Amino acid sequence: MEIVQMINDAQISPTVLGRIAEYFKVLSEVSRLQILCALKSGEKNVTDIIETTGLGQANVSKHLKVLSQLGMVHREPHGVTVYYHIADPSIFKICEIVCDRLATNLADQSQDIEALSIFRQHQP
Amino acid sequence: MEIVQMINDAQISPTVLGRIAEYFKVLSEVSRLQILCALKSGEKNVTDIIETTGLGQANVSKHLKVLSQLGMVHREPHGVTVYYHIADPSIFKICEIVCDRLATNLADQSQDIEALSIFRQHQP
DNA sequence: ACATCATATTACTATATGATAATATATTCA
DNA sequence: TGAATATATTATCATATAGTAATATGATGT
Repeated sequence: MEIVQMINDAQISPTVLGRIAEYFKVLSEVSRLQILCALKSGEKNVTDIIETTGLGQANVSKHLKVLSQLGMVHREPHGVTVYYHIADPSIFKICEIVCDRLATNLADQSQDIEALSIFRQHQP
Repeated sequence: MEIVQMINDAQISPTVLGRIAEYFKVLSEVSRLQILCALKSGEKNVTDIIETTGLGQANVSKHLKVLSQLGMVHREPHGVTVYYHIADPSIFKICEIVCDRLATNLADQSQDIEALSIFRQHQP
């Protein structure tokens, strides 16, 4: 291995990499991405999220807890119903970059690429 | 649910969301992030990656296969040794965004934030 | 051809977690 | 207070996968 590389290969602490990995892990489940997409157009309560995504109630509740704990969505109870909204819009910037990349890779499957453009409609 | 929201809630096909989730899943393991970091300074062979990361040989080999199949790294055999390099530099742009976000969230733990800045050194 | 070295694959175990049903909690209203 | 509704939690099962040891493949040099 070249010396220049060894100097550049300053180790990042496993703690920090763990945080980054944790962040990506939250985004690595279809159900959670569905929930985030459902919230993209604005605040929704749990029932609306269940309806929009078609996921089970307990499942949605559990995923919302994960998203909430990681600071991706914000929880706001109003009486008996609980409203959630996106707390971290940078999520969509990240998805946009990924989609650009995937669009390049998947240049064959044209209808899928069309669908990817949804992430390019930015939050207000 | 408001009508405006329902119109905006155009469903993305599970196939597409699956692709995005798959991409994030690959980035959601500390070991794979370690490998990507090791390759950030330039091309390396498997032995170098093992040495830099401290991971086991079989483990590195398996992770490299995953990274390779998703198009994140590029495989280049030279005789008996195999060199890998980052094929998708947008990975680091994504990590940069995540780190910015984490730095904001983790404003307390100052030494960890310092370490996060490594992702801000762009590829040439 | 054989020994050696680099990488890949296989088999296996342990762990994590997604989905779901059942139950609990908490608010609202009659 | 009690019924109805919204959300959260718990227990359970099934599946996926990270790590590792052992083995296989494949190239190089003698």
